[in-house]
Amino acid sequence: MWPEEKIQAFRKALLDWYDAAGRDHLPWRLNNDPYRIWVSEIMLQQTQVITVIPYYNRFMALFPSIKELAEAEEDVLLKAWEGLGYYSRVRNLQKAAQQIMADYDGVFPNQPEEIIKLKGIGPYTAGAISSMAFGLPEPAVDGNVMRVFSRVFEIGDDIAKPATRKIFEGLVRVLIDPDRPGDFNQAIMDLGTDICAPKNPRPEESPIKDFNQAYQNGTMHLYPFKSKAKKPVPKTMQGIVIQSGDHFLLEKRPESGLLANFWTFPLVEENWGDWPKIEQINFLVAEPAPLNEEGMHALNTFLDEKVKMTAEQIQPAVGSLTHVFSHRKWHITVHHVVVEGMKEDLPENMQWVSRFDFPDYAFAVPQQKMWEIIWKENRKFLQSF
DNA sequence: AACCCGTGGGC
DNA sequence: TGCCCAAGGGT
Repeated sequence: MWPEEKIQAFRKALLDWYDAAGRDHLPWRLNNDPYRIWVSEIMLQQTQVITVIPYYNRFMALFPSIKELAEAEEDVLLKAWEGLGYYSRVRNLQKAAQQIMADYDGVFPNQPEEIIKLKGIGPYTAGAISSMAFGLPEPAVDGNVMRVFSRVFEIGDDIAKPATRKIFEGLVRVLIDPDRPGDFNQAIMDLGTDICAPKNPRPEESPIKDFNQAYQNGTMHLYPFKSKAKKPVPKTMQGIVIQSGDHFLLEKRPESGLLANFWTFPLVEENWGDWPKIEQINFLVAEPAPLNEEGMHALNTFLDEKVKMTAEQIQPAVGSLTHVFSHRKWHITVHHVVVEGMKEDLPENMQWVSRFDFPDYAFAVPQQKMWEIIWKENRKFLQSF
């Protein structure tokens, strides 16, 4: 490790640059309120600043305090998070708020060992809150920090491995400025988003270029090392949009797993008839196609079993869409089915919902895409109701 | 440790 | 277009 003088020079170079060029306008940097910082850190997990800002402002207006967050309805929470992704974040956020109400009398705990006990707060977020809200010299090691210091110290460990984070935590514990730990952590992250970017970094502009071993040695292209992620697994599905007047049949997804608790137009995961098999999807895009006899039979069985109705009108395969998650890739062929009346003996997780009430329901992006297809293809038809 | 969990932007 | 990336955490 560097001698003490060099460490102090590093801190000064970094923080002088941060004071001059850091992003002091971000809404969560308004003050040091742990609640405001906490919510921002959860939203910022694997999500870019520019995406978070509008969600953050709306969320803080809806839930201005820990107490109001703890008492919110889950549907309202999901609606506030709609489109942000990684929805377990907001469920855990509320669980933690309830923990704080029950265990800490509604006051955010100020010790790292307590903070990390809260649901949804791991090593990074605990360090971020500890340093930024409470001025404690705790490391907050995210992707930016690993990228910056892998270059500064020419560290070739795979940053995709969980164990690698500990190496960088050890470094930051030594380097962090004890007088300004929150600013130190944020300065490294601000540096990592622009100058020390993943692609096309500009190390010659860096305030710490003299400390950057990889830059000095011409090895910038080697750092950080990151093993490749697996490709998303493709899956074909049939999306069934069932309409009765201005009402549509919605299904609530299970309470765990992908898009848990979201409302969706029913999705049938099995292939019908000669629809492309899953293993073929790597090579062809699922084109919308009319239902063959077998497919039509499967659709009527679905209607009979789930909705206990028969179709008055079927517009099969009005469109198709692809949606890529971090680990899965959905190919959905969308069908439009019009029925007469609304039978009420539905399964527990199904409801008829007026399209005018859709704004009250949380829809993940695949469902928004399904609705766009129906809306565009049937605009005139829908507006006649 | 490896897998699960979303979405949008950049190139 | 496909791939990488983003202020990660839970299990």
